[in-house]
Amino acid sequence: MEAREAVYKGVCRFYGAPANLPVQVLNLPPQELRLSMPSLTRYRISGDNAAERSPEPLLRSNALLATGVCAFILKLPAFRSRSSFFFIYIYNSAAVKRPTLWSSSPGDGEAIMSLSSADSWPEGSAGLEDESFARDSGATVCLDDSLTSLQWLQEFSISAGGGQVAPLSAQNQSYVGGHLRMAGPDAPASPMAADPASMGTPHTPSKPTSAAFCRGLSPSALPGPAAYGRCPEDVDYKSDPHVKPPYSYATLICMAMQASKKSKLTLSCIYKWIKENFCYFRHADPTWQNSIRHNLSLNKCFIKVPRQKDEPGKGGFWKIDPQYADRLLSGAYKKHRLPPVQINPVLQARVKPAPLALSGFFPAVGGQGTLSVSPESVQLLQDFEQATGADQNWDPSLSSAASRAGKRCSRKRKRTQDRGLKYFRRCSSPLLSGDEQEGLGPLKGDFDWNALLDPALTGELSLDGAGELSPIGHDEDLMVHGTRIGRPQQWSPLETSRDGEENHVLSQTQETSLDFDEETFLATAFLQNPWQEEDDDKREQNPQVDFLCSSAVNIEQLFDLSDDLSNNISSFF
DNA sequence: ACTTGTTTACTTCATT
DNA sequence: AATGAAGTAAACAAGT
Repeated sequence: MEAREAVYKGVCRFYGAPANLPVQVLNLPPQELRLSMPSLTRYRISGDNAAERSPEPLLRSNALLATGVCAFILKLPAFRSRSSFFFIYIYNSAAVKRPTLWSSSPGDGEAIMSLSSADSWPEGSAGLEDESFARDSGATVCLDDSLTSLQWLQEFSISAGGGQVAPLSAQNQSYVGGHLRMAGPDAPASPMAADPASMGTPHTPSKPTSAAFCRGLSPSALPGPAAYGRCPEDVDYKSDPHVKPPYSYATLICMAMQASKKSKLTLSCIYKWIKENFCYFRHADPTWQNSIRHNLSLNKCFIKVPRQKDEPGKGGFWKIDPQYADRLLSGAYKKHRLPPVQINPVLQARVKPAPLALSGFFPAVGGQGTLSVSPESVQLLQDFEQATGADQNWDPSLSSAASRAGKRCSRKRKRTQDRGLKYFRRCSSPLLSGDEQEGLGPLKGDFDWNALLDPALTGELSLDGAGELSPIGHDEDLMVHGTRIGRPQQWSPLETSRDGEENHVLSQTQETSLDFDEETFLATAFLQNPWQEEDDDKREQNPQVDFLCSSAVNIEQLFDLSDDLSNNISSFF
């Protein structure tokens, strides 16, 4: 089955639309996509989460979207009380990715989206100046604005010449000076292949010694986007075993969780992700794992999710507590210190300071071989770092001061007390079941971090405070290469036969509670290709998770997940 | 035996 | 100097 059909069916299923609606598909060849819309206010570039979305449209007129990326447009016809609407999917030859653009406003009835080849667009036209977009004609990609967009953007590798789109595994990415580098055709296919320590240059980093790498700037003096990641000497953390990444353990954990796309991660998966993405930890003394565990236990931002009794495997799962995401977003925490960077003393002299530790994670705009990340994304992770550290001593009995003062207290006794406190805290998480969270207020309406922290767990979806759903789509016409494509006869119909059971995900009234962005995200979440989390033996026990990591979209599996999403949403309401 | 999780103690460094 | 954040080390318990 063609991927586009799978996408369409998945979308139909999600929206409760009959799958036999005459779908209209327009295939777009590999090309640069440039969007030109009279009204841009209703268009957004979607991140994988609401928090990544700017209140202002990130898309500028004539913005250059990508180079050599295939795309197709699906038009979902009107059904029931819905207007028709469009989805635009960007994809490569192997897998369909989530939509990156959509139209969502009735006020944009006149909106016309035109997609045209790069040849017809002069260099430096409007949009290129926008930090959300950058053109890159080499083997690397500068795309998009959102942190989480990296999850799907990293799947693309654009060749320099012919606009070929080659699948790029997540392993072809690496943090370069903290930048996510999109590897070119010659890049090693595996992180181990890029690992000097595994290529005959054995090196075991010394026990980390503190060395300032990114110090000297006040956190409040955050540079603008253009200043991020301007490390003169890029450090590829994925392949460089010498330099300890300039991220706190909490940040590393967060990154692993965020990258995984899973609602929760096991400890071993966190280890795995860190080792795969930061060479330093592949060779470092394993005591860092102790620190990870220490951080998970101590840091209030992380919640332990016990394994089900019938669930095989060792240990529980970990997730980020949205309560703290909420707090951090409200600006309750202030960061006092930048995470230090550990560096092998031998190489210390070679590595020059970066402006900020965080700047490593948020690359420079338009830099060669880096991805562009918006200031909003920068702020998000900064906020996270603030929150993960600033509140460790929430409970006075757990504060370091109290700890120091109480050194002579009985260890056993303290442990018992603290466990009780921790248990109470975790039970009061809004993530937990109704019984467990009794007495807790609802999440705030504008709490978008849920989507970021837990994109697959729809039960944690935020709702628009206003409860307003932007009517999606409408019947605006699309213009491609100057040709109006909105009329049915210009679309190639897809056979869509399967819709045996009613599977309405949301009733109409329920739908109105969901922001369209959330809705679209949910409808397309299954299209993503998240980082592989489960161990091999675990996958054998749960084969349905495999498709998430494979490049091919299996329609049956897709529907299964769609069902899961539906159930989650239904239970949420 | 090993992994996972919790806790305490301590050190280092930055900020106030 | 005091304080706090972050990291390191280690003891210990529980589970697989």
